[in-house]
Amino acid sequence: MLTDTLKYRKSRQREKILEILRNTKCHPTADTIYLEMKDEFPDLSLGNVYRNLNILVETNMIKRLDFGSTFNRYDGNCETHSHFICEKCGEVSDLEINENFNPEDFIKNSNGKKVKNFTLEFSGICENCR
Amino acid sequence: MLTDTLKYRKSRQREKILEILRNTKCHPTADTIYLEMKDEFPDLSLGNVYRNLNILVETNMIKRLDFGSTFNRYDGNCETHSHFICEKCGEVSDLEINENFNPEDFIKNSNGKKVKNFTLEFSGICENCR
DNA sequence: TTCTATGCAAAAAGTTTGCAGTTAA
DNA sequence: TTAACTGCAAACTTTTTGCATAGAA
Repeated sequence: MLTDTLKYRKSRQREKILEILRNTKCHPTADTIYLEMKDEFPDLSLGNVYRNLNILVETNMIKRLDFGSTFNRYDGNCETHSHFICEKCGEVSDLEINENFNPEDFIKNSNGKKVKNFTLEFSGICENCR
Repeated sequence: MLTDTLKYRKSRQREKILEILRNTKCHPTADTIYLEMKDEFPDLSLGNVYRNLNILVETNMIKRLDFGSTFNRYDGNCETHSHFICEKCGEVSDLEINENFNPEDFIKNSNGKKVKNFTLEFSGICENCR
């Protein structure tokens, strides 16, 4: 857990952020997380949410996603999975893909690049917007 | 070409942006494009580069890419291909994938979502940083 | 002539950072 | 006791926008 890392101490705020991200399937923005925490932490600052999100990304507890140009979203599920973004409402959801799927098999020529990770993202119209 | 669209008139600046994006394999940021155009258009403003990039994205002449959290990059190649981002130097390059590759085949359950597009991105260490 | 394109500058939106006080270990 | 964590506010970066003028059709 967080306490495994030497550099960082425990913080109630950071644990709450992780809990929120672990317990939701949608992929909230920093601001959404901030608003969700305000009840429990009335003095919380948005800057601190960003600071902790960066620490969680750095320690591989969460992933930063990049959808569209507007703002970042965060994901508490670090296992390989894909995302689907609705072109109408902008909602981001998970999409399960087969475990045996390895996109590296489809690379024509890696030209000496060492591939370590991949992300696969889909877009279209979600079930609510059809 | 651009003149096909009804709404927009021809603009030397916009054509230059398109030319730059068509003639490079790296995926420049708005600011990089702006700097590259400064010689030919000394009065050019960065705001106008952004305006034209948005028009080009809207008319499907180029694609907006989203790597990392810092800023957007643009791509003049609208055919299906993948990108590779180096975790060390941050450079973004193209990666060819097989034509018959269709990631939709690997979706477990689309839950009523209508998938229209996908993007596949790889990361790792590039040939120069190994 | 009409309406889009432009440069400029200001504003907006998202994110980071410096500081002084607080808190975990 | 030490160094990380915090709120606050200011700063920073990227992108958008309002306005008056220039330019394409």
